[in-house]
Amino acid sequence: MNTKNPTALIPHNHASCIASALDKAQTVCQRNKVRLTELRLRVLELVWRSHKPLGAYDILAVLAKEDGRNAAPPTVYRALDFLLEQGLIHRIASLNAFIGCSDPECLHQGYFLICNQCGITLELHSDKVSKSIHQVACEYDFEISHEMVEVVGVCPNCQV
Amino acid sequence: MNTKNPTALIPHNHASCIASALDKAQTVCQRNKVRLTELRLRVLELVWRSHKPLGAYDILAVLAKEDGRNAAPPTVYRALDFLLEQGLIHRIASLNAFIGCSDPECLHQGYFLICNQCGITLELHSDKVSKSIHQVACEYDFEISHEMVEVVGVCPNCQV
DNA sequence: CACTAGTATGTTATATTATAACAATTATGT
DNA sequence: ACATAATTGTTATAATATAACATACTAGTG
Ligand SMILES: [Zn+2]
Ligand SMILES: [Zn+2]
Ligand SMILES: [Zn+2]
Ligand SMILES: [Zn+2]
Repeated sequence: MNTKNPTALIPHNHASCIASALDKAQTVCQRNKVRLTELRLRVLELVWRSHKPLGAYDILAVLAKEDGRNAAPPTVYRALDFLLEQGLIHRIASLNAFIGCSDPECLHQGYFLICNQCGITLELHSDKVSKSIHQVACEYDFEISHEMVEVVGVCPNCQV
Repeated sequence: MNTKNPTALIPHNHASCIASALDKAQTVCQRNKVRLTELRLRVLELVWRSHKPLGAYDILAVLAKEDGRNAAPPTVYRALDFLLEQGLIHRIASLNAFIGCSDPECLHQGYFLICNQCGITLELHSDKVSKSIHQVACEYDFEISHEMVEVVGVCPNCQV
């Protein structure tokens, strides 16, 4: 069992995760000629606070508490929509929550491993999963536009 | 491209889909020693009305309109929870909706192909998808408890 | 049968997630 | 400065889901 040790699962300098994510976001937005405003950057930063998916209303609460910014839901959802469009975050449908994309510079589908104990969520880029899904879709003559793969379980850190 | 033609995608006697589903449900509930009450059976029937996922509040509306049963949300959600537990339906997380399970007699994960034009949703049982997911989870030493695979696209009927 | 414990449903209220519609503000190019 | 488009603010509401407690039904026991 060739265990991989993704950053999210081991102690690490998370400040550099955040810094790197914000940096990549600047690059992506410049390339896409869209504006990464202060609000959008801040929301992205909040999403990146941990390797766990974060809900829109959690973001709203932090904005209120830490920024004194009494934003209404549309403010946050619009920022999230923007970040989703630019591929900077992914939405985890089964949790109604959002997580930073680990590789926003190339657009992709995210496959996720979600720990139901600690909440830490890994984003995978598995050719095998992708190929098997496309192959079966092809058998049914189905034209894929979007794939959602969310695998819930227990991460190595949380196993007894 | 060896196109499969699942029942849901071709004209068919849907009444027999429903009858068969309700019949299997009886079997499953007897085996599991749980009670398939009138309400639960009715909700299952409504979920099976089409091969498209159905929302809880849609069910509520039909119960009100056709059965004169002014049920409140908990009534429907409890029935749905029961049906989920018995493996008689699946929840489609990306749509907040429910669909009848095509093979409830053996417990399983459902993988879904969802047409974003007509809404028709196919349940797959693909060993390849399953194996690729389990393999990648194993690489990360992740213990899977539940997999969600929801593939959105255009079904053959809806392709131009 | 009467009693009881467990299961199921009814009912009211509320929590959580998300969007519509329109107003005000800010950035951008000329 | 001006016109335009993009962004954010604001208010209201839609859509999905659950908590908490009351009532009714079921199945077994004595
Ligand atoms: Zn980190
Ligand atoms: Zn990603
Ligand atoms: Zn049918
Ligand atoms: Zn199924």
